[in-house]
Amino acid sequence: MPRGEARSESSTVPRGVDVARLAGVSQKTVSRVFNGEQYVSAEVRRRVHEAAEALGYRMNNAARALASGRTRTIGVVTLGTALYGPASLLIGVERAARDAGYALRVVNTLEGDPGGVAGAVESLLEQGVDGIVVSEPIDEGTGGVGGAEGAGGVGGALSLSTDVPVLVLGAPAAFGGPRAVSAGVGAEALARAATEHLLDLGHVTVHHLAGPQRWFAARDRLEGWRAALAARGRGRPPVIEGDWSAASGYTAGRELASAGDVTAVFAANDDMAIGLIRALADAGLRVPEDVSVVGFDDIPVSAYVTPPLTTVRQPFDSVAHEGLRLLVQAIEKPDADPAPASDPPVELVVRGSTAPPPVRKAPARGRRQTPSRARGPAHAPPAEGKPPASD
Amino acid sequence: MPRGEARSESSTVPRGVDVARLAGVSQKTVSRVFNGEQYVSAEVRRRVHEAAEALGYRMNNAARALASGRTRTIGVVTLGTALYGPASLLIGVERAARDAGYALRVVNTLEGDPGGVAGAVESLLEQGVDGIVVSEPIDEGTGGVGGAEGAGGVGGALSLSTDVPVLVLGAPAAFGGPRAVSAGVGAEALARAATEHLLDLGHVTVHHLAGPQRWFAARDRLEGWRAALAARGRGRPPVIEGDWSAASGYTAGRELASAGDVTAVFAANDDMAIGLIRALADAGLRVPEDVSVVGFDDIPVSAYVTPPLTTVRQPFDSVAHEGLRLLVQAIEKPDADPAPASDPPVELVVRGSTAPPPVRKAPARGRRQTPSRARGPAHAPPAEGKPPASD
DNA sequence: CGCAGTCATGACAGCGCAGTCAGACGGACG
DNA sequence: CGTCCGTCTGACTGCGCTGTCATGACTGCG
Repeated sequence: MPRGEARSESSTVPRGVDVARLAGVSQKTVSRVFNGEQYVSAEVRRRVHEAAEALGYRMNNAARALASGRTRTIGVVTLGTALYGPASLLIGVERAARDAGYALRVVNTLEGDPGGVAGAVESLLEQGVDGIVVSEPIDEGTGGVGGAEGAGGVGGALSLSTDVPVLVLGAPAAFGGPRAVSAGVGAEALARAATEHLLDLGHVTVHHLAGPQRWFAARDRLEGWRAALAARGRGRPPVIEGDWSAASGYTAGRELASAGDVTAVFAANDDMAIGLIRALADAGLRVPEDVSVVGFDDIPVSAYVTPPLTTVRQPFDSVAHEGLRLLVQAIEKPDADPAPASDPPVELVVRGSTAPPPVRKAPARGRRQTPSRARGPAHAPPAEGKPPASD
Repeated sequence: MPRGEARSESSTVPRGVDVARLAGVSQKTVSRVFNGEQYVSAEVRRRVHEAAEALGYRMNNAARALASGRTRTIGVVTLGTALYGPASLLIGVERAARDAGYALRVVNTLEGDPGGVAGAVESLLEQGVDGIVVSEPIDEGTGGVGGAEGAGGVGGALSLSTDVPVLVLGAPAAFGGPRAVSAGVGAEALARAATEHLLDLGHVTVHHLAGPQRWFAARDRLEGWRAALAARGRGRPPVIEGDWSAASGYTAGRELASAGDVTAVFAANDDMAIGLIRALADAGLRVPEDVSVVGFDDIPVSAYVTPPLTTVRQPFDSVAHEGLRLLVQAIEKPDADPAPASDPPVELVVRGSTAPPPVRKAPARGRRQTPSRARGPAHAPPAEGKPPASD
């Protein structure tokens, strides 16, 4: 059927010219009004709005994008998981994007997807986006953590053949290519604070239940833990690697329970911490009397599990907003300096899963440290009586 | 600057005609190849692909959408929360959409947003989408549950002035307008199964900790609970309404603990159940010995909290896929019958938070039921020894 | 009063694709 | 041996908007 025939009926979607005709102006003026350009008289503006309302006019975004070369859309690549962290980041990004006048396209990459992040980016570019957010990417080039070394180079850096700006959330900017910007939750500092909290309580050392080392987020936490131990000259126990799930935390907990000399564990997220605590309990170890556990994320239930979980809170929202600000700046004024995001504050939430180590167990190794720098309440209360405000 | 100037350099994005020239064919043929149309010889197809590869050609989606009138994009309206349910649904929808060859646009509506769902839909229509998914909407017209009546009519039905098909997930199809299709997780049946499980264990009645009644999902669960009690002629205790959060579950738990006669509670989600259990424990009540608790969702940690939570699992993934199948059908063949989705199977996960009621407390009311139909292990072990497979 | 500068509007072209149609070619068929 | 049909390809056009430029109307000022 020839193109013009379809709109013989009156039931067709109205276009700009229809509005223009009704308002008695040119189509271009309608465009001006809807783009909020200056140099349109109040009178004309009113007439156009009225006409548009009467017709139920909505601008055709495809045509707009085609003509202007801008889609006003930001693409997000995220791992397809319901994990609290990534989900929270996505929400923050959506909100920030909308505030900045951008719509969102979302592509999930399941771990082990063909093409992975690069493929997802490619599909976004095809869809047409003005900028790309890569949220909590994993390094697709490497396997697990061997024994100790983990935070290596950027294995699977995207050699993005793209001109659109890229924002990397929770991984080095280099991951997103040479001109990418990044914003991080400061996971390393947070992990460090978590570890120091345990050391401050008097624990000789702290075990680490790491996240999957393909995740940069997991590496950062490992690195923070390692740095905290190194700064105090403490021995570094072998790392156990989980997969973020409570189930893997449980498995790790059985292993740790049988090791015998464990008094403090820093888990790379709350889910694993919860599984870990359960395994310890099943093995007859009490938390925090026998073993202290710190989690990571402060998921909503962590204040209510038994015992209430000491954890660190990630500033997802501010990271998303800050990151998007950078991205939008890169889109709209590519020349200006990125002005890197300031590190968000570290927020350690001390609850009932951490306490000083059991007394009978004296430090075995040579260098006996005086836990002099111990700060905060050395004897953390084992449980919070009141729930925190439900923010 | 006049339009043509910008592409004086060689660094411009290649267009279809560039590929065509290089391959020695017409632009139209390039279009044919990239759309997988028939009637293109293998030889030409190969040449086009080679040329495209050489130039790094990517189709311009805006132009494609403009010319064809289809965007191959589905819009999703979702409440901006990191709640497990909505997040899982979103992931399922993305996956299903991608499999069907559609990209996704996402808009969050925070509760209390100006315009709410209707505004979000409007913005999606402006962005240009071929279909819309409204995921777990809330009824913006009503307040909380008064005393008992909750599952009323569809208050805030979208009077969508749209021709694009709408899929409503977790609410009546009517919510999305006259021609909307819907798919549900079968929450009512699940809630019923949860309640029946408790009755089967011998509890005289079951209290309900409801979700916010503006959520259709919460209403369905309330309705299922109510139906289960009604079917057995049991008394219906007053409903407590929470807000999905563990904190609200904690508050409700304190209230319930002071009531004195509570032996079984069905909570509308796992988070609230966890807060509830903690409050009961703080009040000196043991779960499940004194009070049994059933949750809803089967969030990943629920198998690992203390005690492990008996709960019902929602088939998010199959619902998302099934729903999207309907939506895509409505987009691509609007005439065909919707063939409503079959109700997914009910999956009750019995763990350690439920047990028969304490013996000293004989049923007070007249009709004493024999707990004959009690199925499964009447004395569920308080803990699972093994973690479930980490699926 | 004439001219520059500002404001307000319209004419026109073109963004990069897909739809339509016309045509070229080759084999099957009567 | 002409006709018909199925296969393959290209020319042309238009999707609905925005960028550019031209054009008036009006202002202020020398």
